[in-house]
Amino acid sequence: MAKKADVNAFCGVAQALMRMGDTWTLLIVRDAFFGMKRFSEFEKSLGISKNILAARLRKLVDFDIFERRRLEEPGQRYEYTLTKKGRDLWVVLTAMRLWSDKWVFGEENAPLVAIDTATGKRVAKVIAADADGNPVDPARLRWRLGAPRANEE
Amino acid sequence: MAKKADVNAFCGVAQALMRMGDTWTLLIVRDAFFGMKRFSEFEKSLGISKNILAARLRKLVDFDIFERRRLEEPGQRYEYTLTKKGRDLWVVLTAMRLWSDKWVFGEENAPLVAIDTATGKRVAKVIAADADGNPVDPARLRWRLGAPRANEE
DNA sequence: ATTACAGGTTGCACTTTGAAACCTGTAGTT
DNA sequence: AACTACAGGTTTCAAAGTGCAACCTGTAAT
Repeated sequence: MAKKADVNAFCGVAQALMRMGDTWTLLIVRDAFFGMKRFSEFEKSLGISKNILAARLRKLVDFDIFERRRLEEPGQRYEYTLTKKGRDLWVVLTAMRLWSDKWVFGEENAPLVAIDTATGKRVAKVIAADADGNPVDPARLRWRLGAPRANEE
Repeated sequence: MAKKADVNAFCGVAQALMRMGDTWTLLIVRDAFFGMKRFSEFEKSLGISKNILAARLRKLVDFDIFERRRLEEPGQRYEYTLTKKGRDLWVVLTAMRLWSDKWVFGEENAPLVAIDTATGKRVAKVIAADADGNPVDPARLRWRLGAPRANEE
């Protein structure tokens, strides 16, 4: 029987889930994208227990997804902000949100819409692309183990 | 304090996480994308307990992400295959995988590469796009509550 | 009748989660 | 100086979830 650690060691999906595969972590990240920074903001928004929130934030900081910064305020106050690594989770959240829009709410009933301020169009889908930005059809893929090669760039 | 159910009710991310926000569910879906169909295949691949696997598969079938079909074989054998709804999770998994390639393994050390058989190029990124397929820059978004409107399509 | 196998269920120890109470540092108020 | 308020936690403990091992079931081959 394969050990869990082995399975995870070389799978990016598993690695991502080790960092955010629970009920709360990605919701905290989501709230950070909406501008929340403070322990009490996350606590209030999510209705999460303080001990759980503290543990999750600690892990997110350990994983360098959040940054913890002391504030120049009375008492010991901190703010938690997304790092570049954390902000790069935006597309994961968006993919999940659009999946739910389609399959849970139905497109007509999406509760939240992101709109491109430049064009006025909504974010409607998330697509896989090659390095040049050309869309790739998931139906015509093959898989290869190991690192990317130059001629595939 | 906001109740958890309230928070979840109108957030696509939360809805997605309710369906797959645990250690195992998305790994089962991942294995299905690699062609696994049988209880014993998932069990062996993941090193997951039978009771947990059975519970997760039941939930996935309830959510219409997997389909359970009896096979014409000795004993009671079944296969679990992804529905359209389940196959639509491909982009979520890909977004997670590429995030890990970049931030956990490093681009040079990605353990698995997906290659477009038509062009020979690898899947290098996942991008948000409007309905016409034009990429949207996450830095220039605004948010609106409620359903999409026609002029945003 | 016995064995083999897929696909489970059940029982029980162990771990994680969650609600509530409590603690700590700083500042403003009495 | 004592008291209060507030953010950001930690501690405690009961309840829920996880995971291993043992057992069960239907079918077919030996």
